[in-house]
Amino acid sequence: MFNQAIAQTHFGEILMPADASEVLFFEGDPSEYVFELRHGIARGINLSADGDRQVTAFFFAGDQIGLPVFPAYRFTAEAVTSLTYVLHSRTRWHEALIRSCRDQGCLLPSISTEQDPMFRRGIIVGRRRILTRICALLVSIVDRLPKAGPEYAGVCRFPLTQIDIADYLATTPETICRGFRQLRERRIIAQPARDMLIVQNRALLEAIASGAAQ
Amino acid sequence: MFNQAIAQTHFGEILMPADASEVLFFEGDPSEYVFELRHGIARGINLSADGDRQVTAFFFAGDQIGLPVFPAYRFTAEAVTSLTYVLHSRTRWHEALIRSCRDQGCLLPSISTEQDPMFRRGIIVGRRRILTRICALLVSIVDRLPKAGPEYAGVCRFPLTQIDIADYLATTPETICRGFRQLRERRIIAQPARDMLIVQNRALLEAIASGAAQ
DNA sequence: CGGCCCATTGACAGGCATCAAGTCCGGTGG
DNA sequence: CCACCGGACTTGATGCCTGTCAATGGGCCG
Repeated sequence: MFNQAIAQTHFGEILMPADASEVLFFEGDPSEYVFELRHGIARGINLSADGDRQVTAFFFAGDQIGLPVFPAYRFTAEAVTSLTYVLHSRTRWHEALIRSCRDQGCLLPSISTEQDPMFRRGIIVGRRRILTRICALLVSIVDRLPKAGPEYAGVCRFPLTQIDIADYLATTPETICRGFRQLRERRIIAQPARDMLIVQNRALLEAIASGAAQ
Repeated sequence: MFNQAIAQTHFGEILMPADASEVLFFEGDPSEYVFELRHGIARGINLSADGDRQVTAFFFAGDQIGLPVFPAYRFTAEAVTSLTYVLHSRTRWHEALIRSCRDQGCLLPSISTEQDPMFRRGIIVGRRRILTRICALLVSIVDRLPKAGPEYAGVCRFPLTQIDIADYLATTPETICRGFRQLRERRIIAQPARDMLIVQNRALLEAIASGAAQ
C-alpha cells in the first residue's frame, strides 16, 4: 500500500490511503496505533469460531478507531470504500487524552466515537422485526453519508453492500433486499442507482425505526 | 434509601446499599458519579420509544459503571439483587485516569469494564439461533456468578429472571424457558432450584455458544 | 465478450413469537 | 399454621416471519 500516494497534511501528519476492502488492523493485534478516518467509510468485523461474520460498526470521516482502551484491537477494521486516514501512536494519543482531560475537564470526545456506534448497534440488533432494524440503521447513518453532489439535493452516496448490511443487522442478504424493496414501494426511500439513496419520508422512517409504526 | 445502614470502608469511602430493582441512575441524567459495584449484580436498561425494553448489560462486583465518557448516562442502571456500591465523583475519577495514564502508560483498566459487556452483548445478540445466544450468555457470566457456598462445589447462585434474560437476548420468556429446558434435558446444565445453576458440561456449552455444535 | 460478484425473486420449511391456560413459589395476612 | 394472592415460570397450539435453497438478472472489470 505504500506504493500509493502518501500525502502530507499541513500539520505534518501523514495522510494514508487505503483501497476498498483493505484491512486497517486485525482483531487481536496489539493496539499500537489509533486510526483517524479523514475520508471514506470503514467497517468493524468480528468473526465467530464457526465462521459467522458480524459487522459490528460502520465508521465515517472524523471517527477515531482502534483506541487503546484494551491492549488488543477488539475487531478487524476494513475499508468499505477507498479511504484516507491518519495514524496516532498510542503514546501520542494518551498525551492528547491527558491534555483534554485537564484543560477541559472532560474526556477526549473521540473516546466515544468508537464505542458509541457499537453501543447503538446493540440496541438496533436487539429489535425483533427486520424492518425496524433496517430503518434504525438508516436513521443512524443517513446524516453521515456523503452527498452525491451539489446538483443532486438530498441524494446520498450509499456504498454499503447488502451483505454488509445483513451482517450488521444479523440477518440475510435476501431479507435485506426484501426490506429495501418494501421501503421503496412505500415511497419511504428511493434508490436511483444501487449505490445511491434518497430518504423521501424521514418521519415515517424514524417512526418505523422507533417501533411506533410497523 | 439513606435510612439503611451506610458503612464506611477503611479507605474512607462510603459503602452504599441498594435493594433489588432499585434504580442507581437513569438514562439521560448527567453523569456526575461513577458507580463502583462492590457486591451484588446490576443490569443496564434501555427503553425504546415504543416501550420495548432491552437489558444491554449485566454488571458484577468490581465493575465500574456510569463512566463520564459521555455527558449523560447512556442507560438506566438497576439492582438485580440487593447490592452495595461506592460513588466516585466525575472529577476524582478523572484524576485517577490521568494518574494511571501517566504512571503505567495505559488507560484505567476500569474504562473497559463498562463498555466491554455491551460490546459482548452485541456479538451475542447478533447470533441467529436462540440456543446459541443462551449458551453464549451463560458462558460470559458463569464465572462471575457468586458461588452457592463452600459445601456446594460447582453450584452458582443465579438470580436473573427469565424476563431479564429474554430482554437481554432479544427474545421472549417462553423461548428462554424452552431453551433452558433443553439444556437441562441434555445434561448441559442443572438447576436444583430456580435461582441455582450448575454447569455440567462446559465444553458442550461453549461449543453451542460458538456455533460449533447445534 | 466472458466471468464474477452482488442483487433479486420465488417456493418452501422451520424456528420462534404469540396467545392462552395452568402450575409453582414466595410473601402476606388472618 | 394455613389460606390467599400475585408474579414468575411452564407448557401446548397456532401462525407468521424470516432463513434456506435455487435460479435468474445485472453491473463491473479484466
